[in-house]
Amino acid sequence: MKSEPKKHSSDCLVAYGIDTFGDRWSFLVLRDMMLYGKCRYGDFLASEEQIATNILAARLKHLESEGIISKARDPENRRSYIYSLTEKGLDLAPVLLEIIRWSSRHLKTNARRRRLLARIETDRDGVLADIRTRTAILTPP
Amino acid sequence: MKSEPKKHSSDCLVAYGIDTFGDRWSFLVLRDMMLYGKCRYGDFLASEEQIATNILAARLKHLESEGIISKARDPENRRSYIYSLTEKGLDLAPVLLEIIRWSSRHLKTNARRRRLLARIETDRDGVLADIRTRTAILTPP
DNA sequence: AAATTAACTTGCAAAATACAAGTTATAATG
DNA sequence: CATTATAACTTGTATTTTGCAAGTTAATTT
Repeated sequence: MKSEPKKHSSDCLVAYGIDTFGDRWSFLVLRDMMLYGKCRYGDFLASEEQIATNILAARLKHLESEGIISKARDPENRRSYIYSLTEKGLDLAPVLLEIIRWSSRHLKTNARRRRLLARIETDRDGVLADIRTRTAILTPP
Repeated sequence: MKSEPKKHSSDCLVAYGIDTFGDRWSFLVLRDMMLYGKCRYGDFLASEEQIATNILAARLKHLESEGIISKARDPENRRSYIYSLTEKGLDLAPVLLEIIRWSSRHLKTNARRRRLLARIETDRDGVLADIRTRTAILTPP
């Protein structure tokens, strides 16, 4: 079920991005898809940030209406759906990586974070390729 | 007046970024500073997205408490203040540029947008340098 | 001295979010 | 094959956040 894309508040490229993918919960869903390879409603619900089910449903609908994700029946389980990133959604990977680089530099480090940052710095193209092929880059926490 | 940084909701680098600078209004203020060289309360209020004055005050306080911007009296006009990006805030420039690149690819183009994108693609380091030296990259719309 | 400007604060209505419970369609189990 | 369980939601309502209008304070300008 794909609703109308919302009208945007200004003519600015930055505002367009923010209106499209930039709210907290939308972006955490995208993180789940890109970093952890998640693709199911229940997987998103299970993330540590504890999104409410009605909000998750609304965000998935919004992202779909903006053409960032798409929804398809799971051929192996007809009560499940598989969400995946469209080209437009995959193109957001560089934004995600820059956010991770920024946070890495400004948040106290730990081994897991150091490994992720090291991989982004030394093998950025490999990371981007993994996102495109839906290969999980991290195991969920 | 610098309040306490808020506690963050999860251990994730992406969530840290989003909690720190990722809400709609905060990021638009950062855009105003980085792209247009704005530095005054009244300039932020005048942006085309029409932020409410109480929300702007709250966001500036938040960004300051997170160490992304700093506030100083204007030596030339004692009823005014000058907000500026800290190192931590300047480090967000790559995130901004990736958002602009993404939007450029997915929003119908116009001359102004083409020029901005072209500059980012051919002179990224120059753009980043301009942001660090508080040189406006665009004139406000 | 009076009017104006810059940067806010306050009060309240409207909208968005969070929480709990309920619904529907499929699939697995005894 | 009837019952229970699972996956993906929807609905109702309390709480929180946002948006709008008006007011305050301190420093200029006229």
